[in-house]
Amino acid sequence: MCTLNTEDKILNAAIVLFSQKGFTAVTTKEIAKVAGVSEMTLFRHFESKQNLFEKAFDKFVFSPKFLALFEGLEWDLERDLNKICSSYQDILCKNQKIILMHFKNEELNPNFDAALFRFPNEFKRLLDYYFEEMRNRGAIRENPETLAMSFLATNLGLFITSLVMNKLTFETDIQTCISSCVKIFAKGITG
Amino acid sequence: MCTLNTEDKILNAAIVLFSQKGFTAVTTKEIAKVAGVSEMTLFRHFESKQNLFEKAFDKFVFSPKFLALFEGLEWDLERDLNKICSSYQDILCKNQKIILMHFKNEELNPNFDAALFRFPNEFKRLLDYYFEEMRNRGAIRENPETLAMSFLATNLGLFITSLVMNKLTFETDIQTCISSCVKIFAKGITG
DNA sequence: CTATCATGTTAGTTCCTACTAACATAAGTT
DNA sequence: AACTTATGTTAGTAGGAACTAACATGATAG
Repeated sequence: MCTLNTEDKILNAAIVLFSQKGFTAVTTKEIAKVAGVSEMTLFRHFESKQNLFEKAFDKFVFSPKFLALFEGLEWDLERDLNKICSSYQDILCKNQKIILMHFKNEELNPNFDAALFRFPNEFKRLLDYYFEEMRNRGAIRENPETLAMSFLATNLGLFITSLVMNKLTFETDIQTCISSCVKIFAKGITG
Repeated sequence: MCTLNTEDKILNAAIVLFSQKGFTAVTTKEIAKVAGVSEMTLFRHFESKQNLFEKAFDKFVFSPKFLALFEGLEWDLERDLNKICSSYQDILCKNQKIILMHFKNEELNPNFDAALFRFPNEFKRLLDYYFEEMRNRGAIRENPETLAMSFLATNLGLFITSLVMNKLTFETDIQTCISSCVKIFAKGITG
């Protein structure tokens, strides 16, 4: 049933555990156990815990094509923002583990910061462009950069909310929340 | 210059380090050094690292009076939401360290979950009430609970944004972003 | 002055963790 | 059959971290 090769099994186990507990709190023995291999095999393949961490990071770090998010737009605020937001949520969600892993190991690997913060930065710049264009078209009047940042913040909020959803006693599901937020946002900036 | 008593010095150092690195990654020696005391003194006062962690949590956990946020409302959407949002941001900001500390030690202390998740839950319930009342007054039409959740998500997003602000290459400051978000939200749900 | 108290210092114990060496095994290849 | 390759097992080392015991010191209170 499990046809993964050894390295993948280890990398998968590593990313799961690192994202749950952070680098220091996870032991190589634990990773090996979850991966279903012996600890020795882990070291044979990855030499050190640090190296395993980096390999796991490299393997799972996302390289989304942000530009693709901004193709096929209809220049209808709510529709466009809905599409953009859903795609961004999807990217964040797919990379949940690596984001959490990074967050729990902050000062451990400052060199990874750049890799991860490239994305909100890039996303923001494309949003800038979108809102700028929308203002040129007369759909909105506010400062495009402020709008871009507000929309980014909203997106991060939705992501965090979906992460902690199970800890909260809410009835509304996240999808409803996402469309609600986008709808409100689109309506709120129109005119 | 530093008139803090020993226990406070240690607790302060502990919360800072735990929030930066998480429980496991911090050593008692490190805490003692930052506190400016000997490691022995730390153990004399707190007996164990675990106990120190719990004492730090207890000392710094916030007990905001959420009801106070909802007093003196003017039943003007933008004004009220601005006030509510600012206060909530303030609470989150003041308790940044303990939130981060908790986040980085997730499965280490599930018993603390309840303590921390009480707040978004409570905040959400009061928002429910506010939007319900606003609907009764005819100011809004949407489902109050969905609105409450959307507004909570927006608030969390603003908080996260302010946390990672220094890692992002944005020009807009967080205050502008907050008022922009609230303004958009208020306008977006009116009618 | 003396007793007390909080703190520092030093040395040490115990345990855990990253990591290694050496040998065993089992499957596949030639 | 002999060899290779990937893995497991067992035992072990080295270092670090939590935590302790015993003694030293310096300030304060009576």
